[in-house]
Amino acid sequence: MPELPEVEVVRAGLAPAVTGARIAAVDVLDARALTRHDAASGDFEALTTGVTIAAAVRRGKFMWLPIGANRAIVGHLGMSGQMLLRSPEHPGDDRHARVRIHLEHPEHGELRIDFVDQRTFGSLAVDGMVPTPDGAAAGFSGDVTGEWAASIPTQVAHIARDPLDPAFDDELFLERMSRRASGVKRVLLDQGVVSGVGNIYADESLWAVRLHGEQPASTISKRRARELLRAVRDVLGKALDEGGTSFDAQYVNVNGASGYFAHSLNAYGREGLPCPRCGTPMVREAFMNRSSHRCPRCQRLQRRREPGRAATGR
DNA sequence: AAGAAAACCTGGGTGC
DNA sequence: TGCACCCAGGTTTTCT
Repeated sequence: MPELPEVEVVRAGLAPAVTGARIAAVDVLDARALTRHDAASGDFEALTTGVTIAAAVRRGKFMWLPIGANRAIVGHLGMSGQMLLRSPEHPGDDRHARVRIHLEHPEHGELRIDFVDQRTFGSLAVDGMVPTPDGAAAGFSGDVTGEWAASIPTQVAHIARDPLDPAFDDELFLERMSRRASGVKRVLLDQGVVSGVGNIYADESLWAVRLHGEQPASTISKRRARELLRAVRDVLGKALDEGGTSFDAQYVNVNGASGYFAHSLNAYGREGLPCPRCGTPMVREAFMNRSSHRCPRCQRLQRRREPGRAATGR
């Protein structure tokens, strides 16, 4: 279940191998991996073969490799996608290998990236790029930069910046929170408000600040919303430091090693286990076709409206 | 127009 | 052993 930290681990692992590399050949083994690719713009293999990759960039859970003037290969791991960096000789007999990208790197020689994806929610696509509205870098690309930096693939343009992005607008986030009547967890999962947060880290962040996921976002005071944002950053940053979360080896980083943050989860997947804060057994509740985990004691629905906030919000 | 629900997809696990 | 069913969940699309 790759969320921001897991995707960043993949991006960082890929970066040295792809930066400056030329795509020698591309094998599309399963066209379902290209569902986000607009065939009208041309054939995926034809558009990518022969180009040179400038960098590996990420915003939230989206990743892209700038190629040429205003183009990029956009990738999303979905739920089970992996980008496996391999030598050209690797058998590559994975059951779920979808796309193979053969690279020629000026220093590292021949390499291969296998896009492997069991559940096929992930995808690759060639997409055009447009300038970012604020002119700031579109995403995180390590210490690599270039003229492509302030451009964003069109299919990622509607995605909000992620909370670890230096150009993330805290006030805009708080403003949007205050206007949404939906439960705060829904808002956290809305990639148009803040990107990179998925089901696991949403539960972790809410636990950290003792908020019930169904608490209407508009009823949360600005102060608490700030605390929540801080918690989100903390949870994502910590996971990043520890290399990402992995439970069933769905997520494997570019070197094939599983993430290992699962042991430090406080809420997610802990149904029936004691809350690390108060000892009350944690509960699991149905939510948007998935599950929410919370402490029934620490994270209660606050019925009273916060003082100083008008009934219409704002 | 916000917000909810459906659809996409496969493998592992469970109950009978 | 086999089979039906449920579950995991990010994003887009569709419907209200």
